[in-house]
Amino acid sequence: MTKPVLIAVAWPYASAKIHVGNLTGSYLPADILARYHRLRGRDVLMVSGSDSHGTPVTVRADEEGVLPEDIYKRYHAEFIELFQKLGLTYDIFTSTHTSNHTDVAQKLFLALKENGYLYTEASLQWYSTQQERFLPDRYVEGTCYFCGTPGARSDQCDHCGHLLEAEKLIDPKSKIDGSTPELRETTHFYLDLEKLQDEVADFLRARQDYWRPNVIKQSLGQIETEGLHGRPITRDLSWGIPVPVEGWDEKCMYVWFEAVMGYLSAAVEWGMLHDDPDAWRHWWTDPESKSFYCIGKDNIPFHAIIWPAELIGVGTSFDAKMGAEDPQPLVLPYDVPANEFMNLEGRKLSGSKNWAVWGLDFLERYDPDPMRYYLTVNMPETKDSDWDWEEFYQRNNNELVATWGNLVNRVLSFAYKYWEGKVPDPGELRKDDLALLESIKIGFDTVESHFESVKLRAAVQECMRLAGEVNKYLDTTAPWFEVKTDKSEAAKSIYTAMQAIDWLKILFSPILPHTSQKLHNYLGHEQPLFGTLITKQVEDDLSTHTVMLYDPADSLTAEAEDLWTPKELTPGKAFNQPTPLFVKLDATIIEEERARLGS
RNA sequence: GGCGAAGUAGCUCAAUGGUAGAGCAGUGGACUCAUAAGCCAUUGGUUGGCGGUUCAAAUCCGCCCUUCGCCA
Repeated sequence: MTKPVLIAVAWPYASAKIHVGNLTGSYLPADILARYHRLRGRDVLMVSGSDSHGTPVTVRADEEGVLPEDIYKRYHAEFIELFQKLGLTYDIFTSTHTSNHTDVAQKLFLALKENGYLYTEASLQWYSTQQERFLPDRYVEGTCYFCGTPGARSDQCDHCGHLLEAEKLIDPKSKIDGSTPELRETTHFYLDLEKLQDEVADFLRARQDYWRPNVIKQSLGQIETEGLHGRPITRDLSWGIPVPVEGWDEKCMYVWFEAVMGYLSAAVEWGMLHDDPDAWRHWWTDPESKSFYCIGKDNIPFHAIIWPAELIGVGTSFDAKMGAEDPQPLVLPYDVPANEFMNLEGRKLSGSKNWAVWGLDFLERYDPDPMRYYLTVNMPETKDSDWDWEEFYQRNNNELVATWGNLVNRVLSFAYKYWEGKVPDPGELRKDDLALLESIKIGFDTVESHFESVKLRAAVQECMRLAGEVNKYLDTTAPWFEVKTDKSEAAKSIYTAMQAIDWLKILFSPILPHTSQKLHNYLGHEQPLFGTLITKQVEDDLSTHTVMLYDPADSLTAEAEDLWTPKELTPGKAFNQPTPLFVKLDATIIEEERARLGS
């Protein structure tokens, strides 16, 4: 049995399109990690789905006069289209609006309740007498009691940035019909974080040596300086997971409390869809299982404090409710490599102002790998980064095209021309040949350590540096000169370069899977590196939902073999005439793309 | 307001107390297999500011400025 690796990816809110900031923040790094671990022959399960509940979805539904379910399904379908085109290998991308997720979330809720980590408390909330319902904070606007600006939401004033106490808002009005709401008392469940705080702190201390500073300081640091306080986990809403307690059927679980449970429920659903209902335990109860949570920095407290607290509080009770004879506790996060944010042309991304590069729109005009490359080399791992169209253009042309793509093209086309489409037989390799191959072999170890510690930017830079080494090597040996004087010498140079390229293909493949596959085919390998993404309609008691699944099919990574190893290229092996891996861009795209922004 | 992260060459980033480096851009050169790509050489820095600790500070400490996130 190989090692289980769970890649848990942030759940996109099904109420807005996905832009490059979302992609580089969590979805892309997750896929790169997943593909790397697949190459290592590990049992990878990459899970996520659409966060279909919560007020952003209902707000949009109310605006458009449609059902929340319609909103979620529209965006859910778009997400899947984007992920297929960009090649994000989710083993399952599902939704929180399923019977399965409802069941898992309710079991977790009840487990926490039975274990004594939930309590109830009354508070005041805005109530609409017109609509006979409580209004979420985002539904109420009024005048800010700090700066006097009208149009402030009841939880926050966008003008002065203060968070507001709802009951102090001046002249509150419902956003739905303009009526004046009144304050009414309501009772909610709270997660007792004070009771869980010591165990959460122990969990964090065990990981503080390798977690990113922002993540550990914001979680462990907060516990040590301020401590944790109970947080409400239910709301007066009808769109969500019903609270599984008698007399509470009017209320739902708070979306931040429930959505993180999707990492578990999606694994359960994956097992059911693969006729192996116990499969989830491989990733969730095996102490050897390593779980990586790929999220943006806005989500750090939920993943580094609250979700671990939920998992600790649940103990063995969830596994027991799932029918285990010898129930086990659930596996806590191994790493939470949260990314910072990406800006655009020096300004904050803003969907409503169209200050964004949208994923699907980008792929109308460009290939997926240039986007994956630019977002990786510019990934906001330690601080906010910036998408700049000129830099995208430069890096595409100078690095992807000139350094890597051109290397492949110059070597393969030369080899094809002089050795009739067969890998040349080098005989005994020279000192320089062996030295180059040795440096790429070392590259396997270096890039491995970067991937293992989730330093993706360092990984891609090292790959590109190694491609540069091969270019230097070619300039030294000059096979175009050797071939005129002694073809057997040229055969050594070209074989060595082809061997290096075949290895670099593997190193690049988690980041540039489409072009690595293309190169893989050029080099005459039949079996694909990775599997494919398929969709499936699933019907349950709640409704019908689309899931996207990763199908390893007959790919190399389907076999539990470690492919992260320099495998010998067979002399005499047939290969194909290459075409350029990457498209060289014209400088006019810079201004064209900038002109699209902000309208 | 509290907490956290970040601020280093024109741009993107390295450098965890020991001579501030790399890539790109710029400049000069030789080559031609290749998408005029690749290779060699080279210009460029008061490490956001002020103060402190130290034989030695980008790095440790204090205060301040700017940007982003979380929380009240």
